[in-house]
Amino acid sequence: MNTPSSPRWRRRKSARPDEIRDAALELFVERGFAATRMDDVAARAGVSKGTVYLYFETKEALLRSVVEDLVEPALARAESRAASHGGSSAELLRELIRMWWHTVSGSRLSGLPKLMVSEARNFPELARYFAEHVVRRTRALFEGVIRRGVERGEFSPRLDVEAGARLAMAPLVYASIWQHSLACCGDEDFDPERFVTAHLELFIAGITCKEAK
Amino acid sequence: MNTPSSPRWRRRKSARPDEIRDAALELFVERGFAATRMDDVAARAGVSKGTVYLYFETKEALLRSVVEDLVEPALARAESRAASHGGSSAELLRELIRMWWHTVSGSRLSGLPKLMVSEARNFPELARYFAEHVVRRTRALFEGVIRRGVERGEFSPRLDVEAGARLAMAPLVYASIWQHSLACCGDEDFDPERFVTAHLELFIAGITCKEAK
Amino acid sequence: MNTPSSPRWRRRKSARPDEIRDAALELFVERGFAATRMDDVAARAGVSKGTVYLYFETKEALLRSVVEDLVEPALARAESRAASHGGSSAELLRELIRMWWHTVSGSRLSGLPKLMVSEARNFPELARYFAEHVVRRTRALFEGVIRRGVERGEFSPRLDVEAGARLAMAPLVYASIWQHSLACCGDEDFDPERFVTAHLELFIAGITCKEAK
Amino acid sequence: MNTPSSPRWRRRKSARPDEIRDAALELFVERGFAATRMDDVAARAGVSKGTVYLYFETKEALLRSVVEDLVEPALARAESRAASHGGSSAELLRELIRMWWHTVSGSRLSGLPKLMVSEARNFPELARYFAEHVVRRTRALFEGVIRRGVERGEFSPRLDVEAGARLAMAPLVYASIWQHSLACCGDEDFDPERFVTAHLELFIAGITCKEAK
DNA sequence: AATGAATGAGACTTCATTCAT
DNA sequence: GATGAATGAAGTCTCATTCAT
Repeated sequence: MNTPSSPRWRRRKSARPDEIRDAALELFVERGFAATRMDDVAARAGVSKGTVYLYFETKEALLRSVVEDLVEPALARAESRAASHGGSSAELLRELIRMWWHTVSGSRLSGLPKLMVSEARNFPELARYFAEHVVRRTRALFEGVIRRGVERGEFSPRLDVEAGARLAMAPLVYASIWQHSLACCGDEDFDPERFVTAHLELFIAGITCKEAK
Repeated sequence: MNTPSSPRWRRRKSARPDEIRDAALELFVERGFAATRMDDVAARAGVSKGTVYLYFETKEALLRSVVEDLVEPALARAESRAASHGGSSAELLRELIRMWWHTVSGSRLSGLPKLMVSEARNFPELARYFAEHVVRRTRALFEGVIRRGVERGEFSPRLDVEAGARLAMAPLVYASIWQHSLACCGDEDFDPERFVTAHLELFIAGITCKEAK
Repeated sequence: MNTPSSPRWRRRKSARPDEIRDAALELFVERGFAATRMDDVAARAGVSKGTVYLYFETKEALLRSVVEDLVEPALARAESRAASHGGSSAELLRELIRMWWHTVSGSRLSGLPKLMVSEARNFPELARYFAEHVVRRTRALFEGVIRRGVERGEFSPRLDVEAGARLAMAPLVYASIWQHSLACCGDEDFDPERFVTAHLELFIAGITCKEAK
Repeated sequence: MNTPSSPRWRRRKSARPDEIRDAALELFVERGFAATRMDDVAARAGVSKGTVYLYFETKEALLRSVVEDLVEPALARAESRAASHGGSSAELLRELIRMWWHTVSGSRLSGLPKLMVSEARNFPELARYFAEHVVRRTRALFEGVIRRGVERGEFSPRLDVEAGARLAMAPLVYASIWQHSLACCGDEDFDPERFVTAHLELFIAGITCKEAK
């Protein structure tokens, strides 16, 4: 009876939690946690109010699941791809920035930075998780490349590696956040592609430039 | 203003709205608009719940007042100070970045970017106001300096002026936001002074560097 | 009944309702009707939630069935046993009290008094059923013995027969109720055997005592 | 302004919690805790839903307050009155039983035994409180009188003091419970006065009777 | 001007009941 | 017969807002 050949039913069943997570992510990013009603999450996921509670014990548990379960696989993929690159340090850095941007910008994850920034103080445990599992790990990737560049003499020897890694990412994070907030209401001129490209060039110019000061 | 003929209670009376605004700003930044209760605002301002409604019609009106009434005077001051500077374009830019940071970082305003990013989608009118009165005007200051530098041949002629202005500000905005979110919970290593200083040097190196690419 | 021609699954099938009733009785007695969830009944009966509804139309119907279907056979048995006793009225009364206690105390029925007391006001129809089919019939047994004792001069002639019957039973009912409530939480010293025995002796002493007042 | 001479307002304000407690007690006794809705409590107390939560943090806290705050003063009064009696032990016991009955039967407290019996298993902490502060203390009063009677030779020397005290109270407790349950629905013949009087006579006859067995 | 008790709409959550498999 | 995912009415509790004092 319950053969794997009855796919519609089976797939729907196991897909439910994902559909709910996706709906919740969209709404949490758009409105914030407190301003999102569980009814809206249910409606956007196409289920009834009660169904959400079949899969997630509380609204807060739903938030945790949204953050933790979406982030891990994406990050693991990114790290493995990052490890497989060769070339000059500048080239590598360029790749890393482009990869970050293309991985995050169009995907469901693009709203996570805004969400975490908005809710960090209200959910410190979750913020800690995010800081350690996402922020730190991502920064480690950038620090690795920058340190290599400094050690090989490709980048300025006076470069502060940690601050440099943060600075490489800051405009990317800023762009993600901006796209989900003011770029929707008021700053529609913001062109993230152009912004990220300019950052890429300017940042690499800055860290490779030998003449400066 | 503070003539001896205005007794203490009269001064207190007119100070009430400001005290409430300050309390509201702190809480809105920390918890977000929806998660902040009017009771908490009143308690932090040291007044009773009803008093808040003497000065602000609704919770949303309080938010609007927080944003609009705090921003205008600070920005006007900044613009006049910016206009009075001389020196090379790099020097001017350095000044501008430092000024932004020192004006914003320690003041009550430092939380505004986080607040606006979090609430923009829920209050599009307010976001539009903020984008036009704060973001655009501030960026105009940076664009002015950068355009001058390009025109005078001090900065790379291939520099995208608008993107450049955004990039000059992005790490500053990022630092403000970070300080009120993840730097409190999980990313305590973040050192904004060091970060902003590194940005200053790297950014100016990038835009003045003639050899790049 | 248990002919070899009734295969195991057939017996199980007809046993289901009883298993559910037993589970429901336990939980209704322990937690009360409103605080008991159908899920818990199903879980304790070892069936799925839906199965309960195969046999009982609603939660209230399950309650009715628990009370009505458990009580009738037990009571019929008791009446027939009571009728077959001989001896002095005191002896008979002693027997009746002991029988009541031993029939009720260890059995599934021991919780019924607590259940009915708790739910009588919420289910007046059921309470009426219980009062007429259980309380009144049981009391009639006691009244019969006591009236016989008074008529034969074995008991005090001034004895109020109806009140006497109620008083013979009151400590028994009290003990049943207590065992399922406060004797579980707070009054663990309560020793029902000792209590019932003391009642037996004292009550018979009271009604047979000629010297009193 | 807030002189004690504006009594209506002041009295109402401080009377609110008591009015709510009384309403809650009535409903909890009648329907049980789980089947009582906070809206109903509010309606019966003549206030709005939210007002109940001004004075009681949760529904459970309201239950605790109902039990703990109503019981203590009544019990203290009873103990002091009990201490001031003289006369023979039988007379004293008679007084105690009558006092218990008249204190409890007509008052707001008369439903407490039913409430506690019904909810003990769901609120073990509360049950423990009730068992220790009410049941044990009340029984101690009875044990004192009975022990005195045995020691003075007024009561049968073979009397089990603890069981005797419980037996003195059991019909009283039973009558309280019955009045709030089956005496309302099905056993309307129950006449508590007659029942308690019969108990009084029979119990004293039993314990003073020298001839028995 | 200031208070804080009171309100009630609305949010989160539970659970009796249904029904496709 | 049996299951358990799904539903949505209904309950608990919160909080923006009002208003008598």
